[in-house]
Amino acid sequence: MNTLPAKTVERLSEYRRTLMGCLNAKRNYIYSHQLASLLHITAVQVRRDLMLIGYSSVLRKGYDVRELIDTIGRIIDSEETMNVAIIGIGNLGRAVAGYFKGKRSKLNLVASFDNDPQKVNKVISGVRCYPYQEMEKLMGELNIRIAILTVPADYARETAENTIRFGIKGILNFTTVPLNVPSGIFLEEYDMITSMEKVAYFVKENRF
Amino acid sequence: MNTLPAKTVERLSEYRRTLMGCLNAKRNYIYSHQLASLLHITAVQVRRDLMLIGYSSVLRKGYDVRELIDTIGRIIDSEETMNVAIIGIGNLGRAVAGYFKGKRSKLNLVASFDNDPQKVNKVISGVRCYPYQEMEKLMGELNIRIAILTVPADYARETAENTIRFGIKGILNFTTVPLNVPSGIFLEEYDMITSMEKVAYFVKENRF
DNA sequence: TAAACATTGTTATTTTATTAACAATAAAAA
DNA sequence: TTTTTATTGTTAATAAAATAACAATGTTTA
Ligand SMILES: NC(=O)c1ccc[n+]([C@@H]2O[C@H](COP(=O)([O-])OP(=O)(O)OC[C@H]3O[C@@H](n4cnc5c(N)ncnc54)[C@H](O)[C@@H]3O)[C@@H](O)[C@H]2O)c1
Ligand SMILES: NC(=O)c1ccc[n+]([C@@H]2O[C@H](COP(=O)([O-])OP(=O)(O)OC[C@H]3O[C@@H](n4cnc5c(N)ncnc54)[C@H](O)[C@@H]3O)[C@@H](O)[C@H]2O)c1
Repeated sequence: MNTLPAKTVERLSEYRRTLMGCLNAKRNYIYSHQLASLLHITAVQVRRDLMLIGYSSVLRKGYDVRELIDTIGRIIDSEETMNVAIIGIGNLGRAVAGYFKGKRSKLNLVASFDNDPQKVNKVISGVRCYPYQEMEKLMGELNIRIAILTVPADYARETAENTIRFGIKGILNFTTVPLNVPSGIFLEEYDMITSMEKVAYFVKENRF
Repeated sequence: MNTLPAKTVERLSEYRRTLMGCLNAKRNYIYSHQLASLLHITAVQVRRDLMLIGYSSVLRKGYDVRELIDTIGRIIDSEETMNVAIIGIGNLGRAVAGYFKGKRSKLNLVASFDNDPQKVNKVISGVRCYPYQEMEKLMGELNIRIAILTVPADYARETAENTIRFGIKGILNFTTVPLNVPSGIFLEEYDMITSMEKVAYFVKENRF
């Protein structure tokens, strides 16, 4: 299949998250407009996204929740589990680790790396923290493909470059520093302040 | 002026962040292509955004960094400071507070609210934590307009509804739960897992 | 059974966002 | 001084995303 639009991928992730909630609540079928309204989007959007991944409902009964979860998984998850590491297990790193650990079967948070002697070789937020110096060795051994970057801003560039040198293929960058990555490496950046300023702007304008 | 496109607002925030970095590095002028390359976007994008806010450069010398920072501020910041509170000062709340506190002059983190007796009436990550029960009173007294929601998922709906009842106009929701807000309230949601799954998908596809 | 209905998958249309094109302009070079 | 050059602001073109429209199809109900 062709690569899906980034927005569709994001929504598929959200659909799955929501659908898992439905399963928990013992709901086994769901109509497009119901799923849509849980996520505050339109039913057309849902149907169009599902069309793109070729999923068909049981007519007039809605989508089979469990089946749809599986289908989305087959599309957006990798075949074998993809291993993830957190670089810099400080305040944000710990929050992220705690939230993330064990949430997805195909996305496995296997390590954190830090240079604080107080932290290394301890289990923090459910994840073993390794010395930063061992990153090269362990990235290979543990087959880590994705890095979550939560080091202080001053070290962002340097640590990112290292993760790439050691074989990482994707980076989720939470530091303030915009990174430069070579082609072939997928980079996603998120800065909370941008979100806050966006909220503040639209609150001020009160027109949206 | 007309409301700016959301994407432009996001980029203006990023421009400003980057420009402040330039100022720190004693750089006083910057060309559109230089700013663009710091953020990995195109120069046209930069120029178009600045056109929308009506900012003009000193020709052939580039944009005056300080002046541009001020102009962006006049557009995206509110006149008087806008007060912000964090609801639920746990792992994520603390990380956010520490990062955010004092970063923007017009966006002021003035309180956190929590129902853990161990936390209330202490200063945590630079912010005073108040008992959740006093939210109603204090939201008015402190004139809080924006809430950052970092409570456990199970309490997301309830606490969000309360903040709205008590006068909040914008919510930045970090919980897994998609919220339903009445019109007139601006809602921004962010879930790390969606970002992670997006990274994983494009790493898997290796085509982007 | 036949008519009305609810829901879907998909194509067509509209809207939004990005990129390209280019004339205008002043600085630098000839 | 004149020409070349670099850079801008803006309009025009393209691309991406969202929405609308609608035929198809079984379900319900009259
Ligand atoms: N994007 C966001 O929304 C957001 C929110 C909060 C914080 N942040 C950013 O995330 C980063 C981390 O914030 P924090 O509050 O967790 O900071 P922190 O100081 O609590 O944590 C940083 C961690 O990195 C470790 N570290 C320092 N240098 C290192 C190195 N060279 N190699 C490996 N580990 C190293 C430290 O020992 C510490 O454990 C900062 O850049 C901050 O600006 C971003
Ligand atoms: N969006 C993301 O990227 C992301 C990342 C990590 C965590 N999270 C989410 O953020 C939330 C907080 O995560 P965390 O790791 O900080 O959890 P946490 O348990 O460390 O913190 C939650 C805090 O909320 C307080 N609280 C509980 N009930 C409350 C109530 N009714 N009113 C006020 N305060 C209350 C608790 O006392 C605690 O201090 C969770 O919903 C988690 O899923 C989101």
